[in-house]
Amino acid sequence: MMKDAPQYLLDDQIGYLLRRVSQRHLVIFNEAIPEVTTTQFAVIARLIQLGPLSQNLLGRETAMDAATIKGVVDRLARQGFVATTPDPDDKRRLTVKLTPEGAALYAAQVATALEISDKTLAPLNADERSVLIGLLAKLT
Amino acid sequence: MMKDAPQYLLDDQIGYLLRRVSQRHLVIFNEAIPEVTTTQFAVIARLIQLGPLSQNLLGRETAMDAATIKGVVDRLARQGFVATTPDPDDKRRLTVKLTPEGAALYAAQVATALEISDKTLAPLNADERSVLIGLLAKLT
DNA sequence: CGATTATTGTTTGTATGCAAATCAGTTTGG
DNA sequence: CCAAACTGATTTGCATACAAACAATAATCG
Repeated sequence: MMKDAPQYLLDDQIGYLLRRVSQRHLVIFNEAIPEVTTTQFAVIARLIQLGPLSQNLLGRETAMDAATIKGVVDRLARQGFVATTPDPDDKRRLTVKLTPEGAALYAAQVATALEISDKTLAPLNADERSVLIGLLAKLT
Repeated sequence: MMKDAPQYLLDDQIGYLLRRVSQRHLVIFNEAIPEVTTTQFAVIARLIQLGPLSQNLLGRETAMDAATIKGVVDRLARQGFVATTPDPDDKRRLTVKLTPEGAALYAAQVATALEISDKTLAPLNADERSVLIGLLAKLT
């Protein structure tokens, strides 16, 4: 007996849904905070939270590989939001820290960042939002 | 009276969670189906579902803008999975269709694609999976 | 009909994101 | 101690992803 052809509905696949929801979130973010990107803001938020970090560690703390975090840090440095200094204790390391401008951007935009998350989740009620965040956290 | 500083926990933000879950999904996909990427497979799946489409329409049906779908179609064509032909009825249009090789790839890998979705959702039970898919669908 | 508008496809520029290779510097185990 | 293993940073190459500008064609409407 033949097996039935497996049902593959693109619109129900987790990967496709993740891509589409991410796209919508990026649009909302870019409209609200055009100065930096989502990944750049994530880096700034981590530096606020953890203080200066080596570039590689900063990448691990923001889920970016070494090549990606380098590009993000370079662009943030070019905009003046972070500065890098060589680590005297370990000559391989590059310490990344926020500049006053970077800290000011965070202070000015953190409330907006929360509104962005809120707007992204707008189609859901409070219970649904908690459930979604909890389920996504289990998948990381 | 001052407002409290707003709580911004990067790890609880929908955008950051979406990025991290997407990353994990991409790793699972690339290990299971190295021949094509997630977006390339989405294009193939849509062409199986809908038949030949103009390049722009194909982009809309797979949530890619005109510049992105062009690159994806070019790479799929280079690998021999799709072919493009000018539309005689509308000289602006480029019709994209699957080649036999593209259809064969889909047939050979569609079961694997379902296993990829399954593996991505592995930390969740059946009820949680349905809930997550339903909530994400509301956010697209 | 003909000017305006809209659509399709292309190109360029910028920004992730990962793999792989390389180099410099650090740590570790025999 | 010192060779081997590891870590940090960089570079290159490839693949999305979007914005903006453009050319060619099609559709619409006065």
